[in-house]
Amino acid sequence: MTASPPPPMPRSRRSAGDRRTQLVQIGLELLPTTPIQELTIDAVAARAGISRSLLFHYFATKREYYTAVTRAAAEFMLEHLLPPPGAPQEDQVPGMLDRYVGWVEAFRESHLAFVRGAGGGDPWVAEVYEETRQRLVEVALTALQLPDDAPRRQLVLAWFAFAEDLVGSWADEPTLTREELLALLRDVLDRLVLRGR
Amino acid sequence: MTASPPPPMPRSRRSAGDRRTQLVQIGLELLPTTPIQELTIDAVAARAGISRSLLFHYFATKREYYTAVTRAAAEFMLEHLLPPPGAPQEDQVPGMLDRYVGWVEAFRESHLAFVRGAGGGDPWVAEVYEETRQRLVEVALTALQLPDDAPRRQLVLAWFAFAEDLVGSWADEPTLTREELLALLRDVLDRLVLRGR
DNA sequence: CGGCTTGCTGAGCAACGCTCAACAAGCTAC
DNA sequence: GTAGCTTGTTGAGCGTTGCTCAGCAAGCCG
Repeated sequence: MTASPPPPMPRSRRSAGDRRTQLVQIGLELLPTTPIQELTIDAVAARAGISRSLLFHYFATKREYYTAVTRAAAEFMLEHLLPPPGAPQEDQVPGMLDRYVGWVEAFRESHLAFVRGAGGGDPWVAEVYEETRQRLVEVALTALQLPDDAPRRQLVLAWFAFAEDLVGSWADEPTLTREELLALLRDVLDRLVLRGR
Repeated sequence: MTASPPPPMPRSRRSAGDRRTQLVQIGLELLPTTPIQELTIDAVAARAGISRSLLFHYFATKREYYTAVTRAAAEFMLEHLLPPPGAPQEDQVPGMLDRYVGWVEAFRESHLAFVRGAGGGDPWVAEVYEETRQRLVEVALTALQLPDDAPRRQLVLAWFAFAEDLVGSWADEPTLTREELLALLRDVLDRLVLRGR
């Protein structure tokens, strides 16, 4: 069953950095198919062609490993979403929204795995997820030139939950055109955020 | 550590139904403190004063056990939220919303555990959660006397995500009065749902 | 008392997270 | 070239946990 997929591997020696990134990379590859918590150390090690022990050399605990993987996934997504340096103010939020929808369309399963995994019991993973959301809110509020106070932050965070859910189900069953979806999301955000004005 | 809390128990013999409900009950009690997936069979069995094996007699697998617990939690919440038989049409949605906020205020941790656990990797638990949301949407749409078509359903579901998130963070840090919160939620729902009219 | 159903247990297996002592690949120094 | 150091790497093994199975025993009937 769990036979030897990498048998001809002459078992080379790698630098510490290389191994770490290789292991995280493997985690990212496995993430779409496996709920991150159920990722077994054995499977990852086997796929990397190394012993279980070595993985524990790099990541003291299983949790430490998959939070590293989660963090890498989050970083990857953020890089994709954040507006490019020269983008004009008023295009930043629409741009991010557009790229977000594109992201979900492209990486549907992986993204779901990330979002789902976020809620999934483990506080460390949830924390990474929360950090990501917070950073996105900050960017959005500055782009909209709005003060970053607690009430507005709550609203925008909740709107994120709204957008995440809607885009997710829309990707499954597109009841709107892509443009209608984007317009709807923007509209709801505007109304929410301009409320106290 | 995991010593014997029920030592004077003369280990009585119970009916099948009794045991089942007792075990589910224990699960419900442990749910607020422990992410449901991490609930160990040993702990539950110990708390019930029975052997591991017996638990597997009633629930063939661990998953089967905690989905039963999750389902019980969902049922409990639904009973609390659904409008009483005689409620007038136009009060039903506001009433449910009001009770929902009350629910979160009262059972903050348990509820979070339920919602979080829902996303948490396990498809079976997610399914129970999804069923619950679907039922609530049905009730809401009939109460609002609106047709139950796919687009509207998606919108209301997404609005749920919005409400869940907002009420959750509001309970942590009430930046609005309770009435303002309720009004906001109702207003957003109305605008969303009347969109296509 | 014998026999039946059925709630219940203990021993034990396999998988998995994790530890630890030791090996060996690749480098530098003499 | 070989001695010696660093450090990437491993195998054996322990404790926990999900799960199985053969069999015990509590209550009931004839």
